[in-house]
Amino acid sequence: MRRRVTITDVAQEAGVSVATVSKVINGRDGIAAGTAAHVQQVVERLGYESSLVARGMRSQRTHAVGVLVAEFEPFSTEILKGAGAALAGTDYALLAYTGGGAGRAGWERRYLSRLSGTLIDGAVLVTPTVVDPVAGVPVVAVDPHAGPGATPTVDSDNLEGAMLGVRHLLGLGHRRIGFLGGRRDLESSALREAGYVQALIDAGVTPDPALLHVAEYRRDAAYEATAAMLALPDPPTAVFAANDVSAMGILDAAGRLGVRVPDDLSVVGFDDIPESASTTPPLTTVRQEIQQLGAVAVRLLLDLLDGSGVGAAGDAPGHVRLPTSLVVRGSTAAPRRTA
Amino acid sequence: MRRRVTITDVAQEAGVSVATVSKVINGRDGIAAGTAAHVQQVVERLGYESSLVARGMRSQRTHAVGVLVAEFEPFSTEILKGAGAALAGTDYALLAYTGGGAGRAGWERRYLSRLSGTLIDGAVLVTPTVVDPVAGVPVVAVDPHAGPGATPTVDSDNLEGAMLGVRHLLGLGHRRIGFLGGRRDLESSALREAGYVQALIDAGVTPDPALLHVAEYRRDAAYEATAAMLALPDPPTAVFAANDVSAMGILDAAGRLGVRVPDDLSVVGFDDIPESASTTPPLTTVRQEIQQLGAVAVRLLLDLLDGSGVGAAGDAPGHVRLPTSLVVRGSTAAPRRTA
DNA sequence: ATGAAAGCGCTAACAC
DNA sequence: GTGTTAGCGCTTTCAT
Repeated sequence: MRRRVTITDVAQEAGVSVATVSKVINGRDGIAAGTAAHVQQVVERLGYESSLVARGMRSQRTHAVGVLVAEFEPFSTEILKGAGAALAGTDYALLAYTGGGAGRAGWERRYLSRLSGTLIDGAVLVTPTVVDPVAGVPVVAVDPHAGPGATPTVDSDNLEGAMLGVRHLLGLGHRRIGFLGGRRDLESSALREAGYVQALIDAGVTPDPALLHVAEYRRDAAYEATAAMLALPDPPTAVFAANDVSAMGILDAAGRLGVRVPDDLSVVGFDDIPESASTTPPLTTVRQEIQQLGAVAVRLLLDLLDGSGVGAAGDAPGHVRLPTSLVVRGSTAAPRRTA
Repeated sequence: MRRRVTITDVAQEAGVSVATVSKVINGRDGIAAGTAAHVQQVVERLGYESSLVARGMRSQRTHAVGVLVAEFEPFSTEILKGAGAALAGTDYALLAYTGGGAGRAGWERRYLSRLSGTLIDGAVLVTPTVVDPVAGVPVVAVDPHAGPGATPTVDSDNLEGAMLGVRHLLGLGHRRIGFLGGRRDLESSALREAGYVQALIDAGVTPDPALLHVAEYRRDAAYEATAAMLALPDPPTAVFAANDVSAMGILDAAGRLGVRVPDDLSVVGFDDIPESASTTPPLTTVRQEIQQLGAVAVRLLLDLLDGSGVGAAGDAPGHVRLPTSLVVRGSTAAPRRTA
């Protein structure tokens, strides 16, 4: 395993100074055509490519943007696909990063501090818990923390989406509808809960606090919460989950408890991650355009980086909200007559 | 947008030298308890986190591993999920990287040169076209280029998998079965083709060169190839695609041409990416444990990095092959009597 | 116990 | 047209 070849190796091999090699690589002028050609040739032969790190350290631009995530799960990887697509054709590289302790709050600030300035020119933060502007580089947040912020933001119409999902259940005839909330710190979760409550009230149904649980967007937590709800004297005939992953937890619990979906229990999720089509039964869900979310976030970021950031499509701090839609699959049906 | 806070800022604020701050951060001893506490406090207050880049430049270890991909598509993002899961619990960070010109061959060497040594301690290369050992850091390849190599490798049993898929079609009664090959440079593609041919021969069917196309694992290329095959005087009643993405291209073409799947044409894919369950009709496919591929690759890499690399589970250059399985969904059926 | 200084690979001023 | 020098943020001897 040979050592990485450095600019010094190239310089020595070519019999010129390091500076000259640097100039050739970066296409600076003031180099004799012959020298340039020769150096170029040595570069090829040695397979040299300049270190992103050393380069970023010296110049201020690295020409790389980061997507910072707490974890690589279905939502963040969809974002990645969209971000990648939006970056294709530009000469920016894409760096997705997740460090160890994403459990602790404030991961996004620590990650940003580790990478910004020297590695990436800007970042997309996926479901950050904190969005403070002390970034050092331009930042765009996807599905961010609740509360105001100077940071440009991209999200879906969570309120309307939730209402779509719950109205679907109401339309099927359900009246006892449970809700599995997401991460308390995220605005999306709060809005989905608000949409759930609103849709019920609009339909003349009084929300029952006993049917409202928090599952943190996690499958195992959803499993537990579902078990608790189903043990109620008057259990729900349907549950609306704040995301697909927790909806899968509901399916797990129902399967274990011998509760048939959708016969005994209807389930609606949120997100429409690719995995949702292959659950048993396939999940009815509220679709977010997740890849679009990622693509838009990258475009906003690119605006911030290159185009002055002014006068582009929209002058405001940049806040884009994408529409949602209902995808009906096999996990919902009319409730059985309780007789 | 404030500047990133550096170690110098902390040192100044705390009234000590940079060296002292560095020692405190890295838990080196030889620091008065009081000083350490004070510095620690300033670190917290300023939200300082040392730059991955500067740190990696000086010390040789960065405690980050890279997953280098040509593009963020369904296969590579599944690898990422598996890699992330395998890394959870360790104190390694995960860096997924894709630069611009992945079109040109040799992207993996260039990416490696950009990142190795200073940013990542080791790398997982996803479907690399070239695997030469001139890396500078330990490398593990997933689904690599054909040919021998000193590099440890992880892949699926592509030969057996292909035979599984084709035998399924044969069992349904198909005899004219087309094949859409993948990237010529990948071993997986060659083996899937070999499995296709072998299964046909085993069943006494002579492979027809007119039914053998290359689609590069790409959806648009698959579309074209399918159109060509279906225009044949004696078109196939079934097509086996070397991956799911090209199988989707077949579905596209069939839809456009008014050919019904599976009534007029059966389709089998390879991979079982999450997206395959939600095509119309849902795709019958040969499942690879893609996340496992990623997880195993990371474990191999970690062995190389930490545990001497000797005596671990298997001393050989490290070559792991995972089993495949058939997932039957809606895109396959018995051929209609041509009568 | 603490600080000064060198150096990781590279680029940008500035000299020659 | 090319080389010398300084310095990006950090860790690590080596003095003090």
